[in-house]
Amino acid sequence: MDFSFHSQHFDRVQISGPGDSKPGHLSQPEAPSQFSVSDWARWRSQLTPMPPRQYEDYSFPRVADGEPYGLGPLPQELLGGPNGYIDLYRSHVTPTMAGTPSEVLGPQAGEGHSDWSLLQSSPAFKDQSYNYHQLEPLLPPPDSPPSPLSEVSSYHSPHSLAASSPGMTAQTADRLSPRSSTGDNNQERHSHPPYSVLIYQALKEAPGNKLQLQSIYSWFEANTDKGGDPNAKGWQNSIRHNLSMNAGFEAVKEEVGPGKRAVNFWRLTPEAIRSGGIQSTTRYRKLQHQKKGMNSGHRGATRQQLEFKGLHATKVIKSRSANSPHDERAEAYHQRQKINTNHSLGHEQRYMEHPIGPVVGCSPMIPGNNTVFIDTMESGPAFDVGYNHDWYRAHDPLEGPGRSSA
DNA sequence: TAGGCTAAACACG
DNA sequence: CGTGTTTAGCCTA
Repeated sequence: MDFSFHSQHFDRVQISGPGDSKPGHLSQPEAPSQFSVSDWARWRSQLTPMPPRQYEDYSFPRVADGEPYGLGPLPQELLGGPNGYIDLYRSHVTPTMAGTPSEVLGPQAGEGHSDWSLLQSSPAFKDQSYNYHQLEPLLPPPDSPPSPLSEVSSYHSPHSLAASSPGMTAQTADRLSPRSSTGDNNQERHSHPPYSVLIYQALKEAPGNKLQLQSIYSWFEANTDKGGDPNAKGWQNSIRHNLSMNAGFEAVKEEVGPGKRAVNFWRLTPEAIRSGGIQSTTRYRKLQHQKKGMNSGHRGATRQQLEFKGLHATKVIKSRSANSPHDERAEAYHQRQKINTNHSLGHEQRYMEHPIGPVVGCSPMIPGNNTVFIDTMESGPAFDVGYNHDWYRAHDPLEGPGRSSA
């Protein structure tokens, strides 16, 4: 399996690699103390292209000057030692990051978002029991958290934070609230960060930068105005949608115990971590456009396609987990980041799926074909973390043919 | 037009 | 049923 091949321990190399920037670099341009919608937009637009390579010797390019949510690179401490995520477990990094400088995880210091520290102590990390059963002590209350929900009430909602935190403006608070299906005045509507960012934040705060879906839900319930109405499931659907479609997130399968069955986690891709941000989730549309042109152009096909939509998806997963370690999702992600690189490509049949075609300027994301459940347990962390690394270094994303086929 | 959100169909375990 | 994938429609900036 190329797995092994790809598993050059990404974490080792990159995450904790020597060249990595140190936490101390967080001195980037300060973000505006207040985030305005436009800032957000700017931030977003700046997320893009940044060749991974540069990240290495470049002190982290801040996602944007106005990086509001502290989406900056994670501190080395959090990433762990050579073993990356694994070490993380051992280092008992709790979600609350006991003692973790908020500047690191949260918004950069000085940005006035000190409130994030509060957010970080989300009770949503029930996975902990899973992943970190080995570490313990400092671990957050293992599933114990009496349902995050219960605490939510007393939890600091973005708004309450705003109220109690000088640094956080109401607007900022709103941003943390993905528009509640209900009350969405204009303000709220456009000021909250997109789901992808919230998810990013949730994962970023989580030990190992990974969480189970349920925990992500919990995080949202605790840190956003979601979950208010138990009946509303739309936001969960949205979360899943974002997880699946955004290249900054990847699914990993982890065996929590000898005989136990693997648990799926969603975590930030190394790239997302390094780049300190996530890309737009909607990028996949671009592909669609392209697809339209290059493909059989029938976009409207619904039912028929659906049929194979599912099949395809599953298939991909399987094949992926089987032979295509690293997803194209990541691939696409990289594309975004390094849009102009030469695609050396050369290997891979696995990538033969993306249409990507012209990565024209934008990020032709490959819709789908992303998720690979990496088995962190078996192949070892190095594995999953690693292949991505090699992968994107080895070849450039662009190449992929894309799943246009269909 | 791009990005974001939501709904929904579908597959799989 | 929960989860993950994908498509599509609508909305906002």
